[in-house]
Amino acid sequence: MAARPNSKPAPPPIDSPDRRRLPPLLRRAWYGLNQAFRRRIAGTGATPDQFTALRCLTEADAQGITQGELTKLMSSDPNTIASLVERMEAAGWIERLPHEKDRRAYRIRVKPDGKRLYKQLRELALGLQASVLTVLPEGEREAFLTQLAAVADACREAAEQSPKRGK
Amino acid sequence: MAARPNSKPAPPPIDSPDRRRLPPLLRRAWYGLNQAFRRRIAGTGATPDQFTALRCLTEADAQGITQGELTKLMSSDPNTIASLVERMEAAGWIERLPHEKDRRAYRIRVKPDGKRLYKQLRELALGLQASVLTVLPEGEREAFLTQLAAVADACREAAEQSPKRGK
DNA sequence: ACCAAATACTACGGACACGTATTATCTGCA
DNA sequence: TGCAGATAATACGTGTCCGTAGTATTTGGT
Repeated sequence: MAARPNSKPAPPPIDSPDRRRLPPLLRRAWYGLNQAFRRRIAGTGATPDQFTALRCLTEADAQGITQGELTKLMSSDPNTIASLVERMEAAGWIERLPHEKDRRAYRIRVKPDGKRLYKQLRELALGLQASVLTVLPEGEREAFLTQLAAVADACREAAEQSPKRGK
Repeated sequence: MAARPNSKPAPPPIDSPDRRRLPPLLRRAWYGLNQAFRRRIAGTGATPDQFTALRCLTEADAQGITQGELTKLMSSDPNTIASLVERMEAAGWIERLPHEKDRRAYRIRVKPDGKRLYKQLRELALGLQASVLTVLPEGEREAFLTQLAAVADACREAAEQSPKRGK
């Protein structure tokens, strides 16, 4: 608020602290959403990522997908998925069956307990998403989500352009 | 539902519900951005969160802020900040001085090495942010960031409405 | 049929998110 | 003044992110 009232251009504050910057906003939004959801589902024993995995598995082919496919669906990493799946298998929510075509891979299936859990979590997730999105006027939501999708793709692309092993 | 074989780099199927849901989009955007930045700064020895901390510290009062204040600025958690600060202090980028009014707290200051590092990281961060934002038409960027800020606030608010200890 | 390259997963390790619990200190209020 | 409650950090544990490296298996080119 200390703007010089008369003089004209405070030099384009491309990154001045009071300007809206993408990375801090994304950080705030993602961690806030995640935390809100984690707290709401704490009673179920599941974590937000475990819900995400259940959602991906449920919406995918009922035959069961591989860990690699789940990795892509979750925008995640093979290592992360390996331990996530291990815990979920131990909890009895999913099972890993040998893949009939590729002996390196598994087919991950959601077990009945996992399906019940998913239904329960999904209600909470939908409620949270709805309550968050109401801060945008109805008419702006679609456009906002479309823009966010474009930004998300650009972020992923930027990540892939700087691979870990110098390309 | 086999993909139509004519299409090109088949944009993720428009009918896929994922294009419209907030949580997966935020996840994709945040992790993608973070990963891209982590890879670009890997040579400096710093991590994205360490850059965020340096930015917050640099833009704040030069007297040095406390860990609690940094926690709020980073939308983070006291535990996380404690270990983050510990590593950064060990790296020689910051120092913790006793607080003159509150003997429980520290004042965190950025040391010269940290300032040099920050300048270097900031260039990379600005470049990345700019390249990501160019996927939105110039005229839409401000509105998008404003909406994202509203969503971020709503997410934080939702988190605070479900505190860990049942309120 | 053969072998190099790619792929699916695992093992290990550093860093971060965050919940619970504990210690030291500060604050408000009777 | 005295003390309950709030607050700044810390200690510890689980879950996740992701980089490097290694094993088993599949694939593609010859």
